[in-house]
Amino acid sequence: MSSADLEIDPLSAARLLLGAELTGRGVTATVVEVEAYGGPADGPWPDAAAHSYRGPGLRNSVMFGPPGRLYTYRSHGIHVCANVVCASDGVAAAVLLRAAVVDTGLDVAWSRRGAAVRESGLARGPGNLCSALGITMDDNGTDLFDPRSPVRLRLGELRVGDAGPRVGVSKAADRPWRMWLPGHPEVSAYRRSPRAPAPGESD
DNA sequence: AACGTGATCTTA
DNA sequence: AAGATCACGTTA
Repeated sequence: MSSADLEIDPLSAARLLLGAELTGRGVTATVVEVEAYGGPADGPWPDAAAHSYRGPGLRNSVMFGPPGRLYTYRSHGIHVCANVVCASDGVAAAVLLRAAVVDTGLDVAWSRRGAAVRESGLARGPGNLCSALGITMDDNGTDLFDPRSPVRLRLGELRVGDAGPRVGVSKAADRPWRMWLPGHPEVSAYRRSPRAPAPGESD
């Protein structure tokens, strides 16, 4: 398994990432919740909710690059969130990592997240996931399959999880591009964006 | 339902 | 230059 296995569409990549093992600075975790994101209107997967929708810019350029890289962005001024870039070089698509089960390095994860959080909450939510694994904006663009990289990914079997709408997006709010492995308390509850149009009125 | 928080983007 | 937006998380 290598970055070539991610040269696929974002929905397939999302399924491939369910159950994958993510390692970040002393913590390894199993990915249990992801969201697929596409690209501009004239690309293969038009997606108004994607950062890449309006073409490459300073923030999102990694999304347009080769697969197997990490795309990080800062959200709401506070949190760092992480995506795995998929599709061919030059085509924008990525999968947001929303939740994971911490397998090893629990003490490290707890020291980063604070002793008060429950074990199932260590990497619950995209911001918390990055916090638990020590992922920062400096990791933007890093090669997840380079053994020297501080953040690495090991792909497993293709898993088909449950699917539903993405959390918190105001565009394409009904599109069922969030996927998760059922039965894990790490998976976030669904929250529709208050700015999204009523269900059924969005593409 | 509200809000803290700041980078990024759109609009002018 | 100004204003809106936001792939969040916590508290209520």
